[in-house]
Formats: sequence, C-alpha cells, structure tokens
Amino acid sequence: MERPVRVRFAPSPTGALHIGGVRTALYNYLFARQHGGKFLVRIEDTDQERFVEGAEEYIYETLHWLGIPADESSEVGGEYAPYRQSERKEIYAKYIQILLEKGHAYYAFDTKEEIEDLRNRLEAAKSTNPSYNALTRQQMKNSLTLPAEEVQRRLEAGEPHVIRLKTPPREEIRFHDLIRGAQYIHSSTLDDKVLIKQDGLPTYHFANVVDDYLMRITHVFRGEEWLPSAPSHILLYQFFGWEAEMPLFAHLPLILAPDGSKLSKRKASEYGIPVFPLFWHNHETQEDIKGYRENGYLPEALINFLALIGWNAGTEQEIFSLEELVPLFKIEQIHKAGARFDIEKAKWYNEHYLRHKDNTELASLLIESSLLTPEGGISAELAGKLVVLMKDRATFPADMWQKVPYLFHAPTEFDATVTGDSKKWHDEAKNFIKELSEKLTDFTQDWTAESIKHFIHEVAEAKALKVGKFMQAIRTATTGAGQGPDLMLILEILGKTETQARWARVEHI
RNA sequence: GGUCUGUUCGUCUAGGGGUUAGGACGCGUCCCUUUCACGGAUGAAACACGGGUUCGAUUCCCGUACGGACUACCA
Repeated sequence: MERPVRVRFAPSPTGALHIGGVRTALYNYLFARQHGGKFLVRIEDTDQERFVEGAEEYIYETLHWLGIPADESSEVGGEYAPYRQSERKEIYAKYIQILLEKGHAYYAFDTKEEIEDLRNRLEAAKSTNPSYNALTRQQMKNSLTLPAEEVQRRLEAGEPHVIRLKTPPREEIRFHDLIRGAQYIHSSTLDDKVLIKQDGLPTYHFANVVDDYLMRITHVFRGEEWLPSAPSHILLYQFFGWEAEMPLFAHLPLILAPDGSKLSKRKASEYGIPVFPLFWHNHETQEDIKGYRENGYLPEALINFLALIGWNAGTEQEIFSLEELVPLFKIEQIHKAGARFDIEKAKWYNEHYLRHKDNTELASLLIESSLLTPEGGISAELAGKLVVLMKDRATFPADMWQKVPYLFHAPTEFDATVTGDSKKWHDEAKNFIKELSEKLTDFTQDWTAESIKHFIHEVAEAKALKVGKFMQAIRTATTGAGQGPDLMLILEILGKTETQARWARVEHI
C-alpha cells in the first residue's frame, strides 16, 4: 500500500512566480527529498488568455537558482510526460467522457448573461449559496433539464457549452488535511464546478485531479486558497473511483504583508519587499521589477528564511542549510495561521550567510553587483580588498562598494558632528594631518595597512602625541565620514598619492 | 452576506492543564574596538475577550471579537 512519494509543484505561467509559490515549491522539494521520492513541476497553462511568454522559463530559472530543481518537469521530461497541461488535452477529453457516462458530469449551455442573471436573482433572494449548484441547475439549460434529443442537436450543431461537475445535493464530504486535520463540508454549500471550459480545455479543478492521479502523486502541498475547492476535488476522486490512490492534502498557510493583508505586488513594494525571486519585465506595463537575486539576496538565505515562515523544527535552531532542512522538515510542524513577511529578518539571514561565505566567492558577487553601474568593472584586486574591508558591514554584496563611495571619489562634504566638534577637530589635529601629508613624501616602504599604521604612529610619537586623539580627524579628513571600516585598509586601497592629496587638503576643510 | 479557516512578545515562532511562558529578528544598555560595524553579555516586550470543565487553565470545550482564504468558463 505504501507508494513511492511523488509530489508536484503546479504553477501557472501567468507571470513571475510569487514568493509564496517559491515556498510551496521548497516544501514540496524538502518532502520529496526526505522520503527519497520525486519532485515534479507541472505547468498549469490551461488558461490561454492569461498565458505569459517567458513565465515557464522563469519558474525553472528560479528553481535552479535556489538549488531545488525538479526531477520531472516540462523542462527535463519524465516518465509521465507531458508535464504541460496544454499538451494533455486529449487525456482530459478521454477522462471527462468517463464522468459523463457515469452521470457525474453534464453539459451546460447557459450563456454568461444567464448565469449572471441566476446569481443576481439568488443574491436578491438572499440565498445562502447563490451559485450554479445542485439545486439551481434545475432551472438552467443543461443536459439534465433539456430533452436528450435537444442536447444531442445542440452538441452536433457545435453550440458553445461547458461540462460541469454534478455535485450531489446532500452529502457530507470529509477528508483529512495533513496540517488542519479532519475537514467536513456539506455538498449543499458547493457549486457545480466547470470541469471543461467552452474552449475545450479543462479548468484547474479537473486537470489537477486527473493529472495528480495519472502522475501518481501521493501528497499535494498547495496554498490555503485551495482549501474551499478541495471538497470538489475529493468528489472527483470518488466519482472516478480513485479514492485508494487519492493524494494526501496539505494546505499551506499564506504569506501575508506586514499589515496582515494579502502580500500583493502593490502591498509588497509599499513595504519594500520583493515579491519575485528574479528580475521580471512586465510586458503589459513595461515595468522592470527586481527580484531577490538582483537585490543581492543569496539563495541559501532565501531558502532558510522561507523555510521558517510557517514551519519550525521545534528547536531553537535558526540557521539551516537546505541539506539540514531535508531530514528535519515535518508536515505536522507546519503552522496553521498565515505568517507576516518580515523583511528585516530576511536581511538578517542574508547578512549571516554573507559573513560565512568564502571571500573569493564574495568578491565575484561583488564584481557582479557593480557590472551595470558607473563603478562597473571593479577589479578583482580591489574586490578582494573590499570584501575584507566590508564583509562584516554589508547586507548585500553591492553594499561592499556602495557604502564606501569615498574610495571612488574624494569627499566634498565632511561629517559635521566631527568637524563641528572642537574636541575632535582642532588646529592640533589639522596640523598633524598636514604634517602627515608632508612626511609622506619621504615614505618609501610598501604601501600597506600595516606600514601606514606604523608611519602614523611614528609621526605621532616623534611629537609625543597620542594617535587615538587624531584618528577620527584623520578618518574624516580622508573619507568625509566620521565613522566607517578600518581606516588603515581604506588608506591602503586609496594609495599613497591619493592619500597624500586628501591629507594635504585638510586646511581647507 | 455565505462557506471554510485561523488567533502566544511589534514580527517569525517553541511550548502545553501546575513553566521565572523559551528562542530568533528588531529595539535599549553594557563590553570589545582609533570610530562604526562584527562579536559577546544583558534588558524591555506576548498566551485576543467572555463563559464553562477542572483543585488548577495560556493549554481542553463553547461562544464573542478580530483576521484571512474562497465565493470565475483564473489558477
């Protein structure tokens, strides 16, 4: 009875993948790996009107970037191909026939206007279930109410129609959700879902059940938004006689905006939260939107952060690699309530992984982050030094050069909390800096942080002065900022000539 | 409106009939440090409300309030 675990991530290529979808994919991946099963990606492209060019490639690029690729997909193929629903049309046609023959589905010829009329009437009458359902279908134009000959005639004449699920009027539907436990829903609250649309393609409700069955899916992880329609899916499994092979369901809590509402694109940008994993160009609005990757988030940080939204190992551990997550992930530990997105914590994870990253790797990330900017083409040598200088004070790779503009341009403004403070900025300090610049002419050693430090100390000692008293003044005169990373390393990066020039200018500050 | 679903520090969460209700992010203070940051230490900060059940409820039950999802020939 134990079947090999097979889970699927079933995104719809209607635009860039949403961050919530990324988490769903991650949970699917973790579960599959843990059980030595298969993780598949099935493209749910049955809505031709909403199809967006490039969206499918985007999904795969995201999974590759995060290191959670699919075992079977429309990209790599697999035993149960095709994995694109638009290519499975005949399969659905065959299976809907079974339902039709068994009397669990029926043809409906109603126009959109007629359906809208029905809803308006029912709402006006304060119906508790104002929909096309087991009760109201009696008043509509369908193969249940029309004479068989007329149905036949309409079908042969090619009249537009849909095929609907014949929901039983009074039946308790029960199923077990792995996260929420036992679910009981009365069929009288359901509607007769459209299974096959007028264009001949199936709706999600139908395609998803048929495909999950055919692809031997054992567990369905999907967003909470599917919970209300799950009973209709259960009905489908029952009508097909597939209960024994029905997958177990786990409806994941939603990821919410900081204010507790749905994390929409608009809401997200309002709070400075990226919603997309990668860069996305919206052809409709001509909008370019940066993703987590372009913002400088590391994949391991995103994975760790996402995994902990709505799930917890039950320990006090906060840092998990993908590999660590695999054996630990438990459905029972998935939270029921929606979780608000906390960008500060995401940044903290990024800082953590940044600090633990290999310097060479960081240097190439840094260079990459500068490529399309005026500073572009930061040399490997400079990048290496910047990493040492800035690793501990950066949230994103680009911070390592963006937070030190004075390394690229001499400052024109100087921190007034220093230059305006007579205890920190006085003639003695200015004279000392001036002297440093003059003495630098005779400096012949290698220009390194170490030798520079030695030099400054020597000059100070010769005059019986304490260096500490001038350090902040030197820093401000050099960088314009009263605070920052290691000054000696900054001077080393600046080079002797530039350092001397900046120091020489001290009297004009 | 209806159906479903949820509610522990500001946020993510652990816990579960008797606990000083634990951790993390963020915030405050201190230490380290030439500054800042890192790091370390430390502090403030929560069981939505009302009824039960019970010797005892934050924990179990029922309501209330407040969220959220769904209510398409979209997924």
